[in-house]
Amino acid sequence: MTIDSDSDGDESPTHYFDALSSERRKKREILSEQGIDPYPSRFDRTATAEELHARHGGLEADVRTGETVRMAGRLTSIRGHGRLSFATLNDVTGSVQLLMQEANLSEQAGAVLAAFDLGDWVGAEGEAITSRREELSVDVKELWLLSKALRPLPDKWHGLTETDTRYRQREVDLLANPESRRVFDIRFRAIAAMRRHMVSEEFIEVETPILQPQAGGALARPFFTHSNALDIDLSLRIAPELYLKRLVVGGYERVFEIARNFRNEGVSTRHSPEFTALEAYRAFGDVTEGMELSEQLVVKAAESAVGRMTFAVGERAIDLTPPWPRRQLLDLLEAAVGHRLHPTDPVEDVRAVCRDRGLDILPEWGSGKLIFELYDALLLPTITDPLFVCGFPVEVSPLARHTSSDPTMADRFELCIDGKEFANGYSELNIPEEQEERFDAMTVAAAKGDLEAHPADLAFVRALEYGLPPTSGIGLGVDRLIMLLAEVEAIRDVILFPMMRPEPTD
RNA sequence: GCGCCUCUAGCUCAACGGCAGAGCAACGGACUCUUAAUCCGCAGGUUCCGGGUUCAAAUCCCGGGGGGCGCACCA
Repeated sequence: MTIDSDSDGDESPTHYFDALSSERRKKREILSEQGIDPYPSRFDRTATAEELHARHGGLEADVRTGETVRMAGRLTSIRGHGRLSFATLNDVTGSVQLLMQEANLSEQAGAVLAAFDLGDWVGAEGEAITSRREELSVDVKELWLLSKALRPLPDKWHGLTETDTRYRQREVDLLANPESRRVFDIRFRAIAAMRRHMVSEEFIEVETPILQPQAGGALARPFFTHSNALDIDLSLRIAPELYLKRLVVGGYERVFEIARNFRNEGVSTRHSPEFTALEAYRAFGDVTEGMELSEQLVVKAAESAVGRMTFAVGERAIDLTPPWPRRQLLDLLEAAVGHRLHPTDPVEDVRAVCRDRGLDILPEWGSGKLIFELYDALLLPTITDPLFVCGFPVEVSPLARHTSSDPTMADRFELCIDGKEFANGYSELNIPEEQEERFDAMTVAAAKGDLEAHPADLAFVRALEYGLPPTSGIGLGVDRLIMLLAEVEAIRDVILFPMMRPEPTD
């Protein structure tokens, strides 16, 4: 019987059959014939690479520690010298060298060594020693195959570079490219740090629906799906905002969610249809607390994930050292266009400014929306270091409290870093009638064809009627923060499995 | 959605109208201190897919697909 005849993979679209894979199957078969299970059920290790280096780092050459260790990991390099072989074993904490002298190996270890391929998961037992080149190594006596890699690893020097494959087969990217591991380690540390900070500030982490009868909390086009049980169409959430505020109504004074949001919009290096936001709501605070919390979160994430405050993305240098300046949007815009604009200005006047700047505008937009567009086009791209832009038109802020002295402006900020919006926050609108009026205005816009108009959410208005305390709310773009901390330019580099077209089936 | 670029061995890349190649990985062999090990040997291809031009196409042209970048929308 040939080794490959028991494989059903020949015609599978994801299986390529070639000599490489065949050789690996053959080696697996040879071990089985020798009574060695190529897929043992478990392995008990006594040390990770990190622990071993912590215990025995910095020794001179040719030292024997007397400590026997059992280690496990993936084999990423083999350097054979006849009856002596070196190998590199990688585990989640790092790597350690295996030193395998034929004379020291058990019979089983010899058989396992003979059947090794790069990429195999192996277990090794032996004394921790240093080699003649001072490298901490395990002088192996016993070896186990823990799982066979039937497919060869990508080029050991160049790694996997094709971006398409890196995203589609992230597992291969992660095992082959240390840089990819570095980026995601930053992600996990940064998120953990932000979660710790939220908990230390006595926020409660909650989970709110992703499947919603009506997606709200942001101005965006949703994805749609269908419930067979209820026979209703549902939207995937575009923001958790409305549900989180309902929890504040319910008495949870500080809540947050690290929420996956879904927006059926363009894909670019800065936009993913599926992205992660941290949203937080704190009772009794206003927009000021939101700015403070945003600043603390970003700083904690940077400290904990990378331990510094300066970053270089492409040609741009960014300094996160707090405190960050706060500027009024209308002041910044006045400096940029030469005269003061306001949402109460005649719409023709603001349109003229937009046209002078070459902006594409829609006829149904009011002065407030046009002012926001000017900010987006003229101000945002020029901002590199963190800046809080404060005070946005109510027209583009349907869920924010209006400024006490000006009903057309909202107590809202955007945190801008590196030409992008990183966070958005405001004093929450908690007056039910006003919220209902804002929704009505949005309904009119939707009727005119605005696909991103915020739909009226009467369950939310009803919640407000039970009383939402004064509340400070923020939303922070987690993926963009990770891009900055990891100094990468593509959002898909910080998302483990970014949305992709299905693999071609040929 | 529009424009530009790209797709060749498992991986990284050459060849750019004239025999499809190298390095790594694999396979066979030598080697007890390597770490991109070294050395000798051997093997590996639907050049993304389909059509066209040509004596001859990986190469030029047309169409399709995947990916990247830029623009536009959004966070």
